[in-house]
Amino acid sequence: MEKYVFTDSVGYLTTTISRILQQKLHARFKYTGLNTTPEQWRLLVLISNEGEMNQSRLAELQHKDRAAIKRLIDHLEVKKLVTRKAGQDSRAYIITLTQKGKEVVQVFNKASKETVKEALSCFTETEAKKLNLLLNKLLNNIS
Amino acid sequence: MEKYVFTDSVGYLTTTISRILQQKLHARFKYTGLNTTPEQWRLLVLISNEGEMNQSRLAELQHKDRAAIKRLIDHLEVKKLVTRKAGQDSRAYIITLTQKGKEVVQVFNKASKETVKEALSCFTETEAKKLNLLLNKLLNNIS
DNA sequence: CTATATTTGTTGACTAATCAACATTATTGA
DNA sequence: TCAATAATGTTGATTAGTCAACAAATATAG
Repeated sequence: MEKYVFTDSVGYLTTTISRILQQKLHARFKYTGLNTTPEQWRLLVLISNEGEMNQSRLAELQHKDRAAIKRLIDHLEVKKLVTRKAGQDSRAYIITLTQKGKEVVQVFNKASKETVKEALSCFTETEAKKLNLLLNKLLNNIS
Repeated sequence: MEKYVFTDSVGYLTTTISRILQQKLHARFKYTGLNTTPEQWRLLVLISNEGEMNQSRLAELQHKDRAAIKRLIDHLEVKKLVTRKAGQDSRAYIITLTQKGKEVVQVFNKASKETVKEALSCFTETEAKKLNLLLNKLLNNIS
């Protein structure tokens, strides 16, 4: 009988905001002509920032399962943005960015920053900082 | 060459937080024994709060496309949580909750509130309110 | 009134995430 | 040492979301 108030729920808010930002980002990515999705870009950034690692570790850092990462890497490999190298542990691949992969990351980083900037246009500098702080604290609490 | 700092990006933060909360919610929903997913629940809540409406309007309010809503409704209809009624406009269905649908909503609302409460356990009352305020402002700005 | 445009729901193809099961390889404990 | 356990990547099935194209019904403009 009682109403569930969406605007009181971080779950609803983050999910909806995330979806809308993904849509905006996707549109901007499409505009570049490079055929890469936001989720593929996120994976590329992670490797670019943290250095090469195996699929299992990527899954852990992205809070996804190994199957999801496997398929993303499949796509990135076809597009030659990433390669699977053999390492000491013969169960695992080491995933590394190609030159093309590095270039794509740079283009999309810029597009992403513009999207974020636009989204935050309603905030003062202080508010934006506060939001960031709170979101990071929340993420820390649940992960 | 320049690093893209994830923790500075509302896009990354909301997407990751959303994914983790979905996972927690999904686990809690599973525990109830009722076979319904978080996304299906969100649609049920929307109808429960706003009253019956057609699929196009549901899509609009959820920031999804009509195809996505169509398939969610298909699932909910099979589970008899929702029905498609005919209205004046013979292009559209009117989607209404069944009794079972209303009951399921209540159970899941409770589960969801617990998940949110747990997620916000690191915050003071003031911080939680502030976060809510900022997220609502952001959502307003982008939608 | 009627031709044109718009809305609504649908379908198929694609990307993405999850789950459960599996084979292969590494690690560990007795 | 070697049997049990764990980690790694893979696969198939399922739920979600997006896009483009479509048919049918409705609305609108001239």
